[in-house]
Amino acid sequence: MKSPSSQPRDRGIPEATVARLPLYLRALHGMGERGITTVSSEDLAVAAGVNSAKLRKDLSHLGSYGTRGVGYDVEYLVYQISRELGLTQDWAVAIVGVGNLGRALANYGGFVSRGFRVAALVDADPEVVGDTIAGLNVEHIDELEAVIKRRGVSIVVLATPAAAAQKVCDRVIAVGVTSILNFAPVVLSVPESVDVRKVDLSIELQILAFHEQRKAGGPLMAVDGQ
Amino acid sequence: MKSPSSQPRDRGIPEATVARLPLYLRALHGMGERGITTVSSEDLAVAAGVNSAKLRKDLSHLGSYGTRGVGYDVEYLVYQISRELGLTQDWAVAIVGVGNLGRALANYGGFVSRGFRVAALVDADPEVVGDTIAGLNVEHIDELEAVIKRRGVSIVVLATPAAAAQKVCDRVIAVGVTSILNFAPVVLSVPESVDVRKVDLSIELQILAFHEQRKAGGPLMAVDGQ
DNA sequence: ATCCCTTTGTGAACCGATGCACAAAGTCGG
DNA sequence: CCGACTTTGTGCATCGGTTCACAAAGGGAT
Ligand SMILES: NC(=O)c1ccc[n+]([C@@H]2O[C@H](COP(=O)([O-])OP(=O)(O)OC[C@H]3O[C@@H](n4cnc5c(N)ncnc54)[C@H](O)[C@@H]3O)[C@@H](O)[C@H]2O)c1
Ligand SMILES: NC(=O)c1ccc[n+]([C@@H]2O[C@H](COP(=O)([O-])OP(=O)(O)OC[C@H]3O[C@@H](n4cnc5c(N)ncnc54)[C@H](O)[C@@H]3O)[C@@H](O)[C@H]2O)c1
Repeated sequence: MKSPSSQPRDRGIPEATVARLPLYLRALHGMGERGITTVSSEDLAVAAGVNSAKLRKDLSHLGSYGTRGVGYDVEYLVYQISRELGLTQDWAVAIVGVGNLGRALANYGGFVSRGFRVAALVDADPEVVGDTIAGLNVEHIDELEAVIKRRGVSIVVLATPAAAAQKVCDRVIAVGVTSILNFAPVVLSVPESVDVRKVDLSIELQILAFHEQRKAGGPLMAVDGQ
Repeated sequence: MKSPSSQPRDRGIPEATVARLPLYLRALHGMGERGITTVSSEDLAVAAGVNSAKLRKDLSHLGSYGTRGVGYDVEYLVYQISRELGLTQDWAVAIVGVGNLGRALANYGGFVSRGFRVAALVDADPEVVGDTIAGLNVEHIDELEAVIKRRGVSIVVLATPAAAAQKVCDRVIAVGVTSILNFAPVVLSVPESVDVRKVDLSIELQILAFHEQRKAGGPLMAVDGQ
């Protein structure tokens, strides 16, 4: 049953909007630090690099938090967006695969700043297991399930080689994890109920190369006949 | 007779398609290595994690390279996609900011595997400048313009702190770079003609948190009135 | 050569997202 | 208290992208 009248805000926020909320949040934090207390949709849109109509429509999905003729209260909007994104609680993140990338992630401060806490590091290599990285002990992959339960991990970051990713993925899902951030260049197969987001550097570069080639070749490029 | 005019393929490939081509390419490489010579849209779609109608429409933008009743020739399709993406030439990439992340990227093998070559590392920290990382000498940021020209860099990866990103960005654009991959959590301001792609880990986590919260709270969650 | 079977390539309906443009809502100065 | 001004919130047209569904193309068997 829907309860259209009783809820102040729409429960179905478009995916595209969700993806932009963190952007607004970042811009708002910057403004808050610079002492700005109120901001118009136009100014915030510029700071976030989007169109102001889009920004207003995005915010309207959360509720009606602006004041016409004035704009939005920075602090209040930060709170509303944070709450909507679930950043008022903190999330325990496990990083599986503590190689080049996993280490960089573990040492990254920007994580913690927004309600995310690296709660566990897990690796298969006996050389690495037992090391302390970013103040955390690296645990053995055999302990994966135990560690996830013990630390209350709800988001898993996969930074293992591609070949190991699916297996690790299956295991964490089996113990109830439903949110995965995957850096390995493989298509993970997961149940409908699990969210996977992927970051693939190589794909980003290939997209850049495509456009770069267009620019370089441009209208004058001799397109080889075959 | 395939190409009656000299332009066999459509020059306007949808952005969404471009973003998926690398995915197909990866799946095709895997198949090639496993000795598969021919693949149907259905099988390739499964391997790439997309819908087969979408895959066929995507490929149709490059030309008509399939055989009805049979499928696509793996090797030939790899070649066509590679060419379309501009991967038949190799691209010199510079990494600016050789900290946690920059180092991980520099040491990453997956770069080279697809026509990308890390041609330069640049940093501002005197501690780091002069070090050899992944076989490359780290150069000083003062040399940025000279290095980019000398090495023929056409793609720049930004892995500096957020505060330094815009300045570096302006400088590389000034010497003709038009493709940038940005890891710093800032909105870069660039001319129309420059392509910027961003990778923001923190945003990915926030999106996961949003959905995680929904799942956890689910239909039973007591939505607090405020 | 003909028929049957498989699979492509694509027209058309559909869907979500974008951006314009403006009425409604609120502020602020007088 | 009023009227001018600012800025929000949204209806609506539009657009790019997805999906369905099928005619046309080609291969292989007989
Ligand atoms: N480094 C980068 O810049 C980069 C960029 C894009 C993608 N990636 C991808 O990220 C992943 C990690 O890259 P990397 O450069 O850190 O590689 P890496 O080899 O340095 O690290 C991989 C780590 O995973 C561990 N591991 C292997 N099998 C495991 C298992 N079954 N369970 C747990 N841990 C296991 C290894 O011991 C190692 O420590 C790879 O899939 C890579 O393709 C890396
Ligand atoms: N490490 C991660 O996992 C991670 C994840 C997401 C985003 N990021 C972002 O990536 C960027 C780099 O992160 P990091 O963890 O490697 O930081 P880091 O501090 O380890 O490295 C930054 C490097 O940039 C160099 N630098 C500073 N100013 C410079 C300048 N003007 N020109 C050239 N080099 C300069 C520093 O000397 C340092 O070596 C940051 O913006 C960070 O927010 C990092």
